[in-house]
Amino acid sequence: MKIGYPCVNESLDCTSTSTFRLASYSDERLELTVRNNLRCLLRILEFNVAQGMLFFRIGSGIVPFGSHPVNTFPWQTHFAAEFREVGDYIKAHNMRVSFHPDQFVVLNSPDAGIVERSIAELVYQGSMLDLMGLDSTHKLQIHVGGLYGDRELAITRFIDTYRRLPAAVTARLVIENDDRLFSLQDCLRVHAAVDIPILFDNFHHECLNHGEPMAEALQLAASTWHPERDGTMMMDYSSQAVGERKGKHTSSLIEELFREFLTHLQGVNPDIMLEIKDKEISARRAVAILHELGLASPAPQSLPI
DNA sequence: ACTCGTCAAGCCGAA
DNA sequence: TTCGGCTTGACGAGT
Repeated sequence: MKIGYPCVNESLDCTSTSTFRLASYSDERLELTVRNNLRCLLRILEFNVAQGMLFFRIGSGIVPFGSHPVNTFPWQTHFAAEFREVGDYIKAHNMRVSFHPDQFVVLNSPDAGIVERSIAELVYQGSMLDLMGLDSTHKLQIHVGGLYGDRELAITRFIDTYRRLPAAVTARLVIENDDRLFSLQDCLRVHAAVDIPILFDNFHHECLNHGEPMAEALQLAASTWHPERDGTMMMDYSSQAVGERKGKHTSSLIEELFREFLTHLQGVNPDIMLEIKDKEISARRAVAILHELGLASPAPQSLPI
């Protein structure tokens, strides 16, 4: 099992998702920003390896306006060596990475323009994994999308659109159960139609479910991943922030709840993304717990600092 | 130098 | 009808 956290490292003095306003776009500025973002990404990965955190969600903003028509800079070829360097580092240290395209990627929208832009964004993010030389075990994670007042139609539209996606996207695309609209059961129906893996979110499942116990839900989600093609199951982990709005992530890892969650794995072997506000601080604590329980993968080269 | 409204993109649902 | 929230800040105009 690998532990990770999303997008932002709060310990380092750099960011891998630096961007700028569309109005101030220039090729020069794009070139500079991408260069700095990739350099920082490598630093974050090095930090993570030193702490035993081998899973990381790369922010969508590595290449600002990566799928926007304003950006005609040939960043794929211009930064081929830098992307390759990052990918080589990931492979050399047995790391796993993912992307989570933001809420504007809606494959089941009835608006053809939204679908078109969504696909372009998925192609952009998938192409970064290609440039890194990473295989289809590194994933692009999205939600099913909107309801539009008709769940059946919404699911059907997702399936129809999925079947039209380029192979470079479908090889890596996974769907995540969400906390309000599309449950694990809904995702399983999409999976049954097109064989897409389900990225399980324990907290969302607590917010929206059909009574499946956690252990059963984990088994169901795990069964949608083909080890050869997809690698081991990915999941997002969080818990409710005490005293806050329902669905709000906790600000730091609550160890008792995390340990309790681990008892439901029962043979399931997920890589776990901690969606917790304090990022690498909690991730480090989770790594220590896995080491203590003998669940960390691979065996630590050195104990966490 | 610092603040703070706003930033490419969508959707739901509470207020 | 507006607005907060969502995986996540930080750009940059105005002072």
